[in-house]
Amino acid sequence: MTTQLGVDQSIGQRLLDAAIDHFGQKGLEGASTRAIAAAAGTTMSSITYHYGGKEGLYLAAVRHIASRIGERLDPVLPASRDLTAQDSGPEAASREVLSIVDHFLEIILRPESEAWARLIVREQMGPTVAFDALYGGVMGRAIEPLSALLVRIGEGRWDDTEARLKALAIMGQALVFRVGRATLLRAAGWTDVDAEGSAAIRRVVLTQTSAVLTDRGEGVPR
Amino acid sequence: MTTQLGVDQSIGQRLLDAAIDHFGQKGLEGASTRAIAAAAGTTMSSITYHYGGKEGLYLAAVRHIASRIGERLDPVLPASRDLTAQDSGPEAASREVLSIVDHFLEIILRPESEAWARLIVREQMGPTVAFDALYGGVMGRAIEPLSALLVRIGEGRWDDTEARLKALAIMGQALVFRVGRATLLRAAGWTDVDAEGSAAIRRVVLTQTSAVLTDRGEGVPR
DNA sequence: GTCTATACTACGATAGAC
DNA sequence: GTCTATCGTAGTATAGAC
Repeated sequence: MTTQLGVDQSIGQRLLDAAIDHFGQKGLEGASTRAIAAAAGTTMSSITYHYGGKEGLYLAAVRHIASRIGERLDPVLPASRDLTAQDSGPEAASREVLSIVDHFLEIILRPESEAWARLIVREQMGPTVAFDALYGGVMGRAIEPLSALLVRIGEGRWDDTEARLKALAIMGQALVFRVGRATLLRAAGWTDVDAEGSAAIRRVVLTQTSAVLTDRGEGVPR
Repeated sequence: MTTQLGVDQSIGQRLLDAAIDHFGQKGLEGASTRAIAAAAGTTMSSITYHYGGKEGLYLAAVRHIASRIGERLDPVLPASRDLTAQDSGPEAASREVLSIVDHFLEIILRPESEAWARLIVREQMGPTVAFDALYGGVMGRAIEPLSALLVRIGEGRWDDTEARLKALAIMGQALVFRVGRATLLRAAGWTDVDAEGSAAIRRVVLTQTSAVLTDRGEGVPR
């Protein structure tokens, strides 16, 4: 961080924005510091000054993303006290799960999420020092409360690990529409995901999530 | 391809294996031709000779992966004739969907899939010339029959696009356990996915898929 | 604080020896 | 066919001017 916390685009801030863009599109190795600096209207050496180098800038970019998503996600996540103290029934818990998934979808489907989605997925498959910030700020923040809600919904049918796996699978239903965007477009015959497309995706994911929550498990194979 | 199709590791073959490994771990830009050549026990210039350059080697690696997965997937996919001609009921179609998902999971969860999973996901988020080979060989090959089966299962409730979105969401439930591996390990508190873990994942995904298929949509929110 | 100039390393491509 | 040698480019880092 610079000592100057100017509201209007400081050089450090412009570098960060450009970094998210470039790292997201070309990855850590693919992006060039000169190109990032040029996009921010400055030169490469200011990256060294502000962030200590390419890796430092990358870490800062991931942390920035994590906190931004965290901000968006927080208002809809039940605080931890609600999960332990309050003992509302599985129906209320189900509604809460659907609300979380819905907001998660809303965040995921907006066009701006494309840049940072790439960063997150890359981090998933080859975790660097930045992964901790990402898990704590995004993935874990959603999975923990979801798992707790699922345990309540399951009413003893699912243990803690099983609930976490279920939470991940539910998130996967939503995430595939961002991570597998190229396949989505090809499979649906779309050129982009417009408002109508988003609504259709939202309908499908919420319907399937609802089905998963109300299922009593009679249809299990073998 | 070399003129010599030696069963035992030709240089072209060794280059291909090394390429899948390196490109998978560091991406197209991140991997270096010298390192790949060294791993294959040869020098950089043989890449030019055999594949015309770095891009050619990358394309060959992706195509190789696509055909290998296609081989594994093909036996369990219903041939297209079965989907149009035969008119078995939704129950048979449901069993077929579960079988496809199960085999898909089996492929996805095996440790060897880690290397090429990275390649595929990178291609998803920044499609290059190799994407066509990948969609035709892997993603499309699974989604098309799945969608057709879902249309039959839905019995008029879902149109073609909706069925494709549902197919993608179902695949997403499985894919998240490969793509989000780092989050999975962290959330479940595992150090790796052992046989027991795989079984638990398989149980969860198949149960949820089954729930989605049998759902009649009464629980839809709003 | 920010930029210019420069040092050094590694990349991919290619020409030519064997 | 495979390797060595070399070229041009682009990467990060750093010292120093302003």
